[in-house]
Amino acid sequence: MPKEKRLITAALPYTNNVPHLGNMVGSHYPADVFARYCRLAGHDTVFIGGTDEHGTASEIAAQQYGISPQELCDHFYKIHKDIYDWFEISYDNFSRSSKKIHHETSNEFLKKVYKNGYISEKKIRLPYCLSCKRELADRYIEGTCPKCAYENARGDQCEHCGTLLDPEKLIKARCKACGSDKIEFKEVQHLFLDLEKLSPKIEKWLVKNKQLRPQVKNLALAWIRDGLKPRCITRNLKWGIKVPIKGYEHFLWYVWTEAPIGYISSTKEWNKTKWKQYWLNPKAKIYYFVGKDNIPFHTIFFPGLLLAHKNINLPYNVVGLQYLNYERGKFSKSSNRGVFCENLPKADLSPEYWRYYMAYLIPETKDTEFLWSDFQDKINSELVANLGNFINRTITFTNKNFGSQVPTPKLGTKDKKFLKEIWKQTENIISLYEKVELRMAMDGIMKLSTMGNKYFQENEPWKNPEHAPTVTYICLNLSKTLALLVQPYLPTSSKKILAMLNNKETDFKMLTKQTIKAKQKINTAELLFTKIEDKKIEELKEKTSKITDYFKKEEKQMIPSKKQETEPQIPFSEWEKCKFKIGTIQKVEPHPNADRLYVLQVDLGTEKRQIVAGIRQHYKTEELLGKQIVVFTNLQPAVIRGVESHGMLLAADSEGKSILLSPEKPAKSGSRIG
RNA sequence: GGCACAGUAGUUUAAUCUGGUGGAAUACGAGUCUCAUGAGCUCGGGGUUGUGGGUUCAAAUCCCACCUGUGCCA
Repeated sequence: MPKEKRLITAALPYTNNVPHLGNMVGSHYPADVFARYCRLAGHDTVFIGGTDEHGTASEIAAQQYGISPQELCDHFYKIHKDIYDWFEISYDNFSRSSKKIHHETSNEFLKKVYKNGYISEKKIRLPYCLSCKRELADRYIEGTCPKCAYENARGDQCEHCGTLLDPEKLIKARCKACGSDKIEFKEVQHLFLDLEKLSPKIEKWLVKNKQLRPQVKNLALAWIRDGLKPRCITRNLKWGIKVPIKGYEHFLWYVWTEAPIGYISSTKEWNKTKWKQYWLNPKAKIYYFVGKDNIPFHTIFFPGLLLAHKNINLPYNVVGLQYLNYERGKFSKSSNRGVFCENLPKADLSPEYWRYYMAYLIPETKDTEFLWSDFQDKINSELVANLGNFINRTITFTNKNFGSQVPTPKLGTKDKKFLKEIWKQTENIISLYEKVELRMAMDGIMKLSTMGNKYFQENEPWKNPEHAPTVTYICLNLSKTLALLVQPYLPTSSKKILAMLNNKETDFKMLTKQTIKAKQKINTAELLFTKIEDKKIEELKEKTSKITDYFKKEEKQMIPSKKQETEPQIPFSEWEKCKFKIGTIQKVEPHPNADRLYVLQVDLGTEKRQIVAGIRQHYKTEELLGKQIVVFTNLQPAVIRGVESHGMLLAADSEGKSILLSPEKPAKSGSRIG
């Protein structure tokens, strides 16, 4: 295979969160496996990453906790970097978008795009918080939903009734950051990337690109088909990169405009001159490993920018990965559901085990499932019992029967045939690596290990002293082949195997050569992996499901009094006014205009009430009929999507599900609660 | 609300583009070996491919509708 220049990138994580296993398996880890493979296969490889730090989310979080955005990002950068190092993600450079080099690169890049005529001006109306003195993104303005009267509707969408909103239509709009209702809508002139003009070029590239998986390509083409519109690329914020274009100096680049340019800046930071060999040489191949939420940005928006710039390589492949679920649900920081990487080093289990299991969890075709029981099974009955066992039995056998000296083989027909089978399987694995089918490649490696176990078993070297030297010799060489092949996944174990074999190879060229030579000394066998007991699983679960709430800690330390302001307390006299009663559900009907709502008829003893409730996703009609519930009876009546609601039923919001409050024993309808 | 993706043995998954006997791993059952970490090897049972229609000699695969889950909507 000819040597190629390959640049590999993993999605740039945003620095307002601690990564969990889903983030690892959805970009950094597969990118790392592929990068390690490319290096071993002799390609001229660079693996690039970094943090994406600018934008409203960082700015507002920092403001709330009374620190500067820079301090906030410094804090999270370190956490991210430490985690990737612990997992042995072999980044050649892991940069930050807040660095000078990125600011310079981005401006240089975007100025060229401007010069090329792909950036236009347009006036838009935007909400502006007079108290924070900044424009508010749709997500950072809240108010009462004009459709369902939900009080905490976001500017872009009401979470309660699902309606898409225009921030100007919100009733009693307020700034999410400071809570102020001093909001003004202003007409402001902004810069727009002319995606409409770029659309045919993007489409041409998409259609021509043969590497993209169908899922990725379909999604991107659907966007093109729906028609691309100019996209606003400037923001009136403080934390980010200043726009160097005349008349717009008071603006920053929208974070999504400059963030992907971070791939280029990080490469530049890695090497001031060599970066050009990857970004400007059209023969170089650039791979992007990104989660499904990032696919449109890497297949539409970023390629659009690159096309507008004209001189820089387009993606060779965008490896779009789906999501990892946790025990049949989503990862959830607030409900302690998930494997959060922050505490993994403390949990005292080598990253090799995690890397092994992750190899099966890479969500290449669909969302995959993290299950603790599955984790334990895969480690114990595959990694330990198959691969670990083959290496161990081979080396132990050599230690005991040949005094740790590689015996001299006499290859018979069957042995030669077996060597051919190994070669065939090896080729197979390499072609899977090339296609970035990383789960299948791992599967192929395990099959090769099974072939080794089978060969050892069938030839019974412990019974046949004549054939034993040949079998041992072949198995030792197969151990080396396996060590090299598995190295992208299990770098540390691979090196351990090679050390036991007294071999220092680092190149796939030697994969199938019998480089473990007769009469050479090898070292004593050492266990590579041990089984994971139930107790250990419990311990891991406990340690990795929790996460330090940095924000909370900082909040307490820096601004102890603010909490009370954000959660206002009400006097007893107000509480006293609220009336709650036991009600019995007599009739359940779906809401005519809303998928998530029911219209309930509830018996309150002395009267019957119609109540609209947003629990259709969580309860079936038959589950509700006859059920006793708690009703807040003197809430102001409201018309919710055209249906009147007199009161509210009480439900707990638990892990994203609504759970109705119900009396512990049957109670008379209308019973007062207090 | 629109668009896109997904739903397959107990479990985790492959095959879907290009229709042609639905593979694997694990778990389970039986047998066998003893070099190896109660590991290995052999054999076996286990599937109305989310639901309902359509096209076809033939559908997991193509088309339509619905249900469920997920992502995106600048």
